[in-house]
Amino acid sequence: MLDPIARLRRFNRAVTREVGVLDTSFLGRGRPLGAARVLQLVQAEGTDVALIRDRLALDSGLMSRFLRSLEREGLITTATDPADRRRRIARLTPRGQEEMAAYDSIGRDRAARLIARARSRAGEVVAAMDLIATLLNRDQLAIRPADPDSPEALACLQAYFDELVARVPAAQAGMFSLPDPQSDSYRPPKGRFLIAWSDDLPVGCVSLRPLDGTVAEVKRLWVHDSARGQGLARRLMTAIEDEAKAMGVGLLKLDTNSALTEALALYRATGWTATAPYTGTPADTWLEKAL
Amino acid sequence: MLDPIARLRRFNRAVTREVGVLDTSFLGRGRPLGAARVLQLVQAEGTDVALIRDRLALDSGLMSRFLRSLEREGLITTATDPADRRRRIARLTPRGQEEMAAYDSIGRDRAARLIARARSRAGEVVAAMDLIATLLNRDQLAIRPADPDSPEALACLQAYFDELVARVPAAQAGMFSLPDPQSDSYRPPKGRFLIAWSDDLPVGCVSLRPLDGTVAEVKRLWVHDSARGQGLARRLMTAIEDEAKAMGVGLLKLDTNSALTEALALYRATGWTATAPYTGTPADTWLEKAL
DNA sequence: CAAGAGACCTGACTATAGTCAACCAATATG
DNA sequence: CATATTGGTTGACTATAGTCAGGTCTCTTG
Repeated sequence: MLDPIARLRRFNRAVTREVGVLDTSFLGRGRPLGAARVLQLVQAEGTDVALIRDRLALDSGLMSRFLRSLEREGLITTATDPADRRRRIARLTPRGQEEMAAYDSIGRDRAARLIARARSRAGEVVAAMDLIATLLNRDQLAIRPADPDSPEALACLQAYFDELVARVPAAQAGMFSLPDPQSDSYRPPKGRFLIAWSDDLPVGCVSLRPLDGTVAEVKRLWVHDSARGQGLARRLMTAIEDEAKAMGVGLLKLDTNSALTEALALYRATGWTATAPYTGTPADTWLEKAL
Repeated sequence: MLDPIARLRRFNRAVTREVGVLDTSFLGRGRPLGAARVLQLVQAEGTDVALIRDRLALDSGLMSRFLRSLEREGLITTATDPADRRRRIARLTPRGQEEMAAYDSIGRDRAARLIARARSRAGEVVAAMDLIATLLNRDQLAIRPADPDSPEALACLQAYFDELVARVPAAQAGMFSLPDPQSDSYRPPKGRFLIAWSDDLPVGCVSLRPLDGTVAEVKRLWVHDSARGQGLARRLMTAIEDEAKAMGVGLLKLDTNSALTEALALYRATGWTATAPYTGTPADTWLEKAL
């Protein structure tokens, strides 16, 4: 019972039972699990039905039935997507939002109990869950443009800065600041901010801002710890280079620090070459790439 | 989407889907999931039915039905437990063993695929699964006597030695050896070897061997990384002290090293006091406790 | 040794998940 | 512009999980 297979099986058993317990506690709200799972993915602002179906890996007939039953309960409304009138968008009603809040509090209780059990190791447990969930969700990983002021973008940046401080000797905590909400440097049409999503957790980002003329700068390439070692940084760089190309940028630059060895190796491997310094500390390496 | 609750929920989603995929791949063997789950817990040597029911958290009626259906298929046989004739013991038939091997290979495939995805981080992923499974199984944790030569006991000892080498400066890799299979020091009636089980993973051990007269020595207190921080070491010590008491031991001794700070803190907190040195390197601290 | 409790079995039942095929409407494609 | 594809809906169906009560042994306990 010491090989990885047996341990994976043990993990499956534990988690299957846990999911069962979760089911029955959710069932306390008088709604079958399938419908409850769907409900929890419907957002107040409206969520694409296909997206939910995809995430839960549901049959389209079954999905449709869940939606009807939630509609009958008055928790959601569905409407056709104006952009593509085959698609449907589900939206929470006020009653649905109340119901969601109730589920949220059940989930909060369970999470709190689990975290309490983990005691001093709560952080480790959350990291372990992130790692496994990211691994299992790998096929669903999606890179999408985001607003540089969205909470998720700011969280990515904060994580990025924290890592710089931890890894780059020359970097100090006060050295970095979140972007000015007024600034449009990282926003189309001048710039870009891309986030990589694993389900609803942002696990990576990269951004682009204009320098002058057709020269732009790639900044803030970051990958969440749970998603490292799977080529995400490369995918992010490819994505941002494609964006730059589409915007008509002719030359990309970036600055980095030699302590960030994996990043540096990636740049070298993808055609970036040395260029003249154009920024100061904590950068100590400057690269460019013609598109 | 950055708080622990949302992340727990994401984890649940990912894992529920994964379990679903596992289900359907197991269903390929033409047997409903419930029965397959039961079958996988039946061992060739025979397993207590109540134990299986407990691990899977099944209703007794449902469990009974699964057993009947597996019996009809000729995969298992059940017999009453001679020790308590209310209980039943399920045993794999040769055909059942073949079937198990088939499940094993499905599991092996899936595990291999998952590990392959994790690439360089396979070890981390397994550790993460252990941590979560141990946490979820916490209520089922059981301390049971074991044979000191069983593979599980040897694995515990190896892990224990590895940790000593890693943490105690004075300890060298060649310094420790697995117990002589002939020796009866750690076996009743003279000694004891206890293992703490989380499902079928050994997550801790402790042992007792006679010194002279009514003096005995506690040795090899070890807790798996995934089970630390939850008071298991204390439970193991209590268990071994109870065993010693029941055996008529009047005084316990142990040796340890001051680098093992948590262990030392535990001993101090549970009534152990300094005693004269009675062993050599790598020990540097000697304690005793009257029972 | 009687009473109660525990482990298991069986029958009867319900609820839920999931499948499949036929169908409609909108969009993409050669 | 005909045709294929996609997203979704509905009805009919099956399989499975799970619940509950009543029953039979067997063991434990006062």
